[in-house]
Amino acid sequence: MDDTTSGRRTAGRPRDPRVDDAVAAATLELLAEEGFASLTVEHIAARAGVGKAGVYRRWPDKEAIVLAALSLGGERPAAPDTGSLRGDLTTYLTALVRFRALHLDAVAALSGEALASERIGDAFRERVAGPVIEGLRGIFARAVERGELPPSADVALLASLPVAMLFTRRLLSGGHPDEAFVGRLVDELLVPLAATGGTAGGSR
Amino acid sequence: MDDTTSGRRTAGRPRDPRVDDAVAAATLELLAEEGFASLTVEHIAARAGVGKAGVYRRWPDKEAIVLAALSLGGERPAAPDTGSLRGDLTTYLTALVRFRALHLDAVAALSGEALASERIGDAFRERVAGPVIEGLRGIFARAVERGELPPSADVALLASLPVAMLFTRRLLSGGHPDEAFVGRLVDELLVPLAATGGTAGGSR
DNA sequence: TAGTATCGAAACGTCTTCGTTCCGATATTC
DNA sequence: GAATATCGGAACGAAGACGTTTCGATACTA
Repeated sequence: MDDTTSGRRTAGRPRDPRVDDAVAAATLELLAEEGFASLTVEHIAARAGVGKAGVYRRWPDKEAIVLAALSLGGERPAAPDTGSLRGDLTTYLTALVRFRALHLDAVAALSGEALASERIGDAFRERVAGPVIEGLRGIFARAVERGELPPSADVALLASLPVAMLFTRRLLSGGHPDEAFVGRLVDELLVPLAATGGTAGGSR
Repeated sequence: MDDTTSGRRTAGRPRDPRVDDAVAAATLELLAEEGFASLTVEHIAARAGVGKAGVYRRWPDKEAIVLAALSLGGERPAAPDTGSLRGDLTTYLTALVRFRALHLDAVAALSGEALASERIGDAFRERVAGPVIEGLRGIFARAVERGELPPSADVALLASLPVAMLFTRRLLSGGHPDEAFVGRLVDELLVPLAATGGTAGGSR
């Protein structure tokens, strides 16, 4: 029944892999457009151009569909190494808002459910926010090595800052988390923070 | 029927004002506990110890209930004036996480719906996030007057920073937006930012 | 060719939620 | 006291979503 183990294929028509992608994409789109509360399996199937049976053949319920969709496009942009903190941040965050715009909106719509459902919350942290924050931690860690940031800097807090600002951009101001906003983040918050010794003081 | 105009009261049993408060409180509690997707009018009425008819007598649908609940405890802590930026920020944000913990959780659970529903989004910005950001803008504006912050500082961006970090605290790390976190925000991000000339550079 | 598992589409029963309506009791105006 | 509007509680019908099942057609293995 399950063909994921790359062993011998069983008899019968093989599953169309485009169905998985279409369902995941439709789920992200509908999340971004309507929110989680209005998300129904029928809507997902219709948007994906897929029969409902095809959906339930793969996932047992709506939560599983959403969890799978969170893993779509799971590869985050690789953390670049441009030689400067400002360059790294600009490159990384610009790629994020440019190529993950739909993903950003969808997971922002999911944030409420991530607080209510432990499984969605864990998946959110591990598969969505976690990799992005890890990439940022790497960027700040390299800045420490270069001497652009003191070793006492609270890298964890610094790495969560841009993610928090991007996630709440629409919510707080109604504006888009676009490249112009990334520019403000980098040039008016993150780089100045580093310039002053950042989260230094050596207190922690 | 409606007694809000303080004119002559009509005949019949007057509305119990405790019902309004109980429903609003129950709505916030359930939002924080279960999220918007699981929020039902029956649950709200049961938690409030109120008949469903009493709820529908006041509000036409669930959205109206939520909008009303957002206005509960609408008075944000007043922006203090302790004489220093650090003191102002610590006092204001500590009061926020101490006395508005339930409110913080509830509105975080609503954030997804605020993106999907224009009315909830507007109410969120105008009645919840807006007043807090306004308070913070005042604090930063006074810091500019004192010379603690250059006039070129991007006060709008600075004011949204703590709100974004508090809203996403649970979501990103699973931790609480508590007083210890406020301390980190103030001492490792906001005060250092001001110390370096903050969002200066005079570029904007 | 026979058998099997998928495909999209549609129909199905069940359950939940919505919003309304009734009930007896209570509080207030006239 | 009569009339009225609220109270909490319960029941109701309508609507929608869930998850299953069936259908004919298709694609693959044996």
